[in-house]
Amino acid sequence: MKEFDIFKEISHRQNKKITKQRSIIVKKIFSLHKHFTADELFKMLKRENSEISRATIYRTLKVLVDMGFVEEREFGQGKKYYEHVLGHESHSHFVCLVCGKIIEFKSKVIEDEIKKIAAEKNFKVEKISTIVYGICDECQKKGG
Amino acid sequence: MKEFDIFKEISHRQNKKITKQRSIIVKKIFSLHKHFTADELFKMLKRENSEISRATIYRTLKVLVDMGFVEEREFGQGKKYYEHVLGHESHSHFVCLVCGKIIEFKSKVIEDEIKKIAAEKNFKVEKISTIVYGICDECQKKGG
DNA sequence: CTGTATGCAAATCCTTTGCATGCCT
DNA sequence: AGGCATGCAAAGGATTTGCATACAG
Repeated sequence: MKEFDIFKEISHRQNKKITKQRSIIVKKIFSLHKHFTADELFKMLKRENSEISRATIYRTLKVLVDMGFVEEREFGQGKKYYEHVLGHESHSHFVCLVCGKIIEFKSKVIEDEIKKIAAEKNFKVEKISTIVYGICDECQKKGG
Repeated sequence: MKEFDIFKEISHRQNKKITKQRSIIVKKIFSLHKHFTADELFKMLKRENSEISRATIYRTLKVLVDMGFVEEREFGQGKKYYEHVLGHESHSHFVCLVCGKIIEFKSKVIEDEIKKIAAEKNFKVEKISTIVYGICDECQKKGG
């Protein structure tokens, strides 16, 4: 598993230990292709009989964000969502206010425009977060 | 005060009451031209000898968001920021990761691009939030 | 009057932390 | 062995809520 090797590599370089819990968490995260919260991850692992304490989940998530494996986002509900980054291009999100669905999209036009404006202000861009709130196709049809 | 009249107007239409506390909060909010949290608002009012309970601050802020007077945003610190909307054009934000400064900018290019993509997916846009995290000019210079 | 709004304190949700113990390297 | 990692439970911050009381319309 290539992704896990990268994780080991970086762990060594930052002398972080590769524990049983971290391995389980990292593998799980790389297998997920949607956003999740710390608590959702906790429950998923519990269901699979890998109960890892919430404290460890939170601490590991933080470590993984620092390592650059995982990105943290907020969609306005007062909790943090995570998603793994390896092999994922940077992208933006539509968030449906009715059903909560999150739809990804990407746009070079937006990225370039932001970089242009940032350059004018001499702001060094680290991360761009574009979230569009609204109502998805399905919910519009359902909702009448 | 024109803004306050609009507030009264809408309050009546939605049969919400115009209490002493709400009046103080609304006037304060319209006088602010930066983002603030519920707790910051609570403390500002307290300093001005208008101590209003946190519960009321939170409840009123929610009412004002529903009324469309105030927008709620999260910048990734697990708390909500508010800003009044009247007379403010929709805009995006640069957030400095070092000093926490928030710089506003606006771009029709971004707005149009998002509307275009949303239309393709038949997503009904309610609100766009573009946040660019990075390091501001000043902090780059200070930071060496 | 009648229904909202307020204040208080308690409760909730999400996340972090102190501390003793466990386990990679 | 030595230090980072874990688990637990308690603490923390932000926000919400139940309930009795106060007040606007």
